[in-house]
Order: sequence, then C-alpha cells, then structure tokens
Amino acid sequence: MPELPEVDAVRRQLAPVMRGARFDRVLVRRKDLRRPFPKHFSDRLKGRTVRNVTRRGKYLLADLSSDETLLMHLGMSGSFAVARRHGSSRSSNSAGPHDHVVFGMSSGATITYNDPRRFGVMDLVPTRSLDHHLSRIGPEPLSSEFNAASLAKACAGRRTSLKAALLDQRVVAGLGNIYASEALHLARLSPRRPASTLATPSGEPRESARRLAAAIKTVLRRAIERSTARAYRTSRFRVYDRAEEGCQTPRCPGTIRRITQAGRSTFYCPVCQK
DNA sequence: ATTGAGACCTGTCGGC
DNA sequence: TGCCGACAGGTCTCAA
Repeated sequence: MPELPEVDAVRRQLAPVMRGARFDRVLVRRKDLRRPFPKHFSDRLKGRTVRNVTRRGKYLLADLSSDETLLMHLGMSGSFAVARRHGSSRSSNSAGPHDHVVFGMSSGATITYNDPRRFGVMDLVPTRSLDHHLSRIGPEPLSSEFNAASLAKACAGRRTSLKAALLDQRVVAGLGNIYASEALHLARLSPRRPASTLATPSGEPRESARRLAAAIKTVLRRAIERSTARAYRTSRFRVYDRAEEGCQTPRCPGTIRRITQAGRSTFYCPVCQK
C-alpha cells in the first residue's frame, strides 16, 4: 500500500505510540530486508527516545534522542501493526510469517513490521546528515517548492515519457504507479507524451505543467483525506485498474486502456488525455 | 548522463 | 484440486 498518501497514513498510525516513547525491546528476526540492517541496529535503538515521526517522500523518519534518525521505507508490501499494552493481539513471541522487526515501546505499544516481499528498508543515519541521505529526492508535492515551474524544469530536455518522469523520485517525491496514472488523467495529459513537452525550449512551464502540478496536488490531497476519513473500503481509483471501463471525465465517451511503460502498467483514456 | 530491462522477493488470481 | 504464468502500490544495478 505504499505511495505518499499511504505512507503518511502509516506515519499518523505510528506517531501517537512512538513520539515521546523509548525503545524498550527491539527484535530483528532476520539479517536483511532489501538491504542488510545497519550494524548494531537493536543496540542503537534501545533506550533511545523518539522525538518525532515525519515523512519525506515515501520514507518514514523517526528522529531519535541519540541524534540519529531511523529511516524506514515500506517497499511494495511493508506494513506496521500496533498493539497497545503488552501485545494484546500480536506479541513478539507469536510472530507471523513475515514479521521481521518488533519494537517494544515504553508507551506500552508493540509495533510489528511485516513485509512479505522484503523490498522495504530500515536504516539508521546521523540526523545531521539526513539531508545528504535524502538529497536525491525531489520536492514534496504538497509543498510550495513543488509547482508548475519546478515540475517543468525537472522535465525539461528529458526524452522519457511523462509517466516515467512522474515515477522518478527526483522529479517529485512520493508518486507511485497509481497516483501517477491518476494525476495524468485528472490533468488530461497522455502518459505517453514526452516529458520535455511540459516546458518551453527555455525551460518555462507550459499550460500543461500547470495542470499537471495542480492535478498531482489534488489527487494526493484527496487520497490523504480519504485515508483520514477512513469511511471507505478499498475505494477504487478513476483510472487505475479500470481497463475497458468508461472514462469518468465528464462527457468523455472514452474507454480506459492499459498499456505498459517502463515495465509498469499505465491506465489512461486515449480520448481525453492528450 | 539517460534510459529501459532485469533483478530482488512472496503472494494471489485466473486459466487450463 | 493442482499447477503455471502473469501480475502486484518500489527501487537498485547494469548495459546500451
């Protein structure tokens, strides 16, 4: 479940039980996920207090009293389960098949990281050098740093498709395969259009860049609201996974198509997305 | 320097 | 029912 809105939901899930709490127990049940766990991972966490839990792109960041930051990425299949008080539902002794890490917090919460595909990452870096570690990630889409101008500039001169450019975390942080398709649909821009067409030859943003930057913000905001309201069940998307269904753009007679770009599925309407 | 393909893993689903 | 391939919301590495 992990693009920006879902990662942010996880942040809101973890913050109340981690912030101000100490790591009492840290159980690491294998030596690696996508990468090895850092040296002395448990010992560097135990006894430390979490100052805050934040998010940057698809990374979760726990700021520790040791002036290190615990950096977590969910990959494709990572998730956290929180059990208040000493493991009402799932304690460290009764670990499920893909429960790889268990944090016992002084707040009384047991936090279990589960990740079947193990594409996730946990790392520990000096907080001072956090910027350096995240320096390759582009602007936060919901910040004012990200706008038509910055988007056009990041796409200027690129030969790749618009869809592929949106998946590049250096262009904008936090978009994944679903919300890239959703944003392009809302902006009525074809995913196959060359990314370079967002900018004039001198790098100035075109109208398309304005529409796309705005659509990215709208799509992500809506998704975050939905996950907050949580009045939805697997509420589906406008185009993602809707091949052969009717386009939802008002008065558009088109049919959603599925194509493959850079090895990933893209869903779009060939009629209204130009 | 970019770009696309392949690799990393396990689970699920549809077709035969 | 069981097997098999295709596919999954992410990124990294590598060859062109």
